Amino acid sequence: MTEPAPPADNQATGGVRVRFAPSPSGDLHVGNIRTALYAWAFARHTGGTFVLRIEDTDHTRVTPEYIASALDTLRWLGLPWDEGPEVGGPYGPYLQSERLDIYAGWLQRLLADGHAYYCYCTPEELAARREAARAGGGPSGYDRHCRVLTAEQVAAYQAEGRKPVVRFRMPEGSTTFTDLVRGPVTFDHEHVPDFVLARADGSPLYTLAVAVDDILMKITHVVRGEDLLSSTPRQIAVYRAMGVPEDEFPVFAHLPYVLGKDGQRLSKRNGVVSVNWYRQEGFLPEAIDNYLALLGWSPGDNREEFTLADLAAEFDLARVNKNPAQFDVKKLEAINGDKIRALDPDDFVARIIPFLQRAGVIGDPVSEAELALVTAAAPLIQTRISRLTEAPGMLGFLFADEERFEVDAQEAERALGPDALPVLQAAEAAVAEVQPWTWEAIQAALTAALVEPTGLGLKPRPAFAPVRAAVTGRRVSPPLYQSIELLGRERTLARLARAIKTSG
RNA sequence: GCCCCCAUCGUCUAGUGGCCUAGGACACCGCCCUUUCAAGGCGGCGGCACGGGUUCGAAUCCCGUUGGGGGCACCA
Repeated sequence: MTEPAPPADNQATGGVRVRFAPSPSGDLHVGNIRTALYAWAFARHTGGTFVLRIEDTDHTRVTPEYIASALDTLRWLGLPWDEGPEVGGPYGPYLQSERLDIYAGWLQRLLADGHAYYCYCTPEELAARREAARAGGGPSGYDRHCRVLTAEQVAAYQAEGRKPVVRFRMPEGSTTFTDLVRGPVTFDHEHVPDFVLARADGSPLYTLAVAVDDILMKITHVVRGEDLLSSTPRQIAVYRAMGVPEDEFPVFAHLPYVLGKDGQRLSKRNGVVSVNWYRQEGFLPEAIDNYLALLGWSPGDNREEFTLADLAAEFDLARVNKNPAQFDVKKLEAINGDKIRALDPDDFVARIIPFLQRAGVIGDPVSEAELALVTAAAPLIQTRISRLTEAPGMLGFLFADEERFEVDAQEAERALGPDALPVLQAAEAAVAEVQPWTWEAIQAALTAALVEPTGLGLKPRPAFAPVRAAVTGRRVSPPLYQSIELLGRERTLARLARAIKTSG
């Protein structure tokens, strides 16, 4: 006989709403991104909504450039948001700096209801008393000095010109909540201080804004870093003070830390934190997504290859590991190599072009001839590189004109000494004659001239090392015969002739 | 100092009381393939932090110890 009410919004229909709420005070780092990835995957998996909110209440640290960079990074990684900056949504605005009037309203209400109060203590006084409390062995949070002030005391502080902050009046008792990755967690309020909600200038702090926004934006799941675990009872206390029914509280999932190489928190010293750095260094977004997905989560079997679509299908917060994980660039690189090899040939070409341009190997825009050569040469290196930044080094010799072409000095010494002279001369003769100009024919001609007993009768290694050095300028190169085919007879002969001159 | 969280190979992990002689991946080592380097194939090295319980039986449950991490801001 129950008449279902028309759904008012997602939450009323039981829809999941997960938010990623970075405070971009720099480039997004790998820890942030993993949080974003898990939040995104959880939203997709549950058919919910992925909300992006920018926590920029501290305008001294969060700049517009960093915000723009964060949005760009998220999109590059393939993690688009359903609601948030630039795309809008029913609960905007999604930049906290544009929601100041909302926080001011709630601040007044909390003050009026007695859930918050003005505190006139100066930072110096606070620090001194905190020291004393800590030395005495007690909790070192705020000592509630201003909880109860007489009108005279207030007048006296104001006469001194003190500007008060607003503190939350933390109730007695304790808070227990069930964390989706950790299970039940309890905090005694004795260890939850009367935290500051707003600065002396009236601007809101995270503690206020995060609670207000998660409620107003009807967030059902808060996925965030472990560093915020102990601030959870504060958020819950604010929900209660706001008069929010318990069943409308979001549930929390605190992700363990991503640590650096030395097991310490990731920092510039023990690893590279910025995702943009990995982007510059030739890592594929799909590799970063795949690697980060595995850093703290697994599907429960031995599979390690994941696309974002796989993740959306299978990701489950309950399977997230509780213990912190060390970031391992080596494994990222291995996955990156796998992803590079898995690319369609055309896609691979498209991905290496910007790196070739940046290195000056090809022009910007790319000429038709360059594009044709890149397209022909790309398959030769697709299994040979694990970062896109390696492409210029591998292919550069094909594009260098004969004046600019140089043989690596070390390699010249190693492979182009006097011993190389007969080899190079034999190779030159073979290349000059070979017909047709295909790599198979080139292989046959060079083998006949250098390796077979009718030729120089060398072992393959000593036979081809000087030729490779002369033609590609390097010790490590794409396959030699194909390289020669792509280079063309004329340029190959020019390089051999040049090597003959210098090795004499 | 007080509070909270965590603990399987070097690293990421599987494991939810018997399927564990602890499985996979990266890294490392060896072999095969081979014109270099990769890729690929095969093999190897290597771990339940420690001590007590509970149980017929513990990597798995409980307690303690040790170790690591976090919080105790007018940062988030």
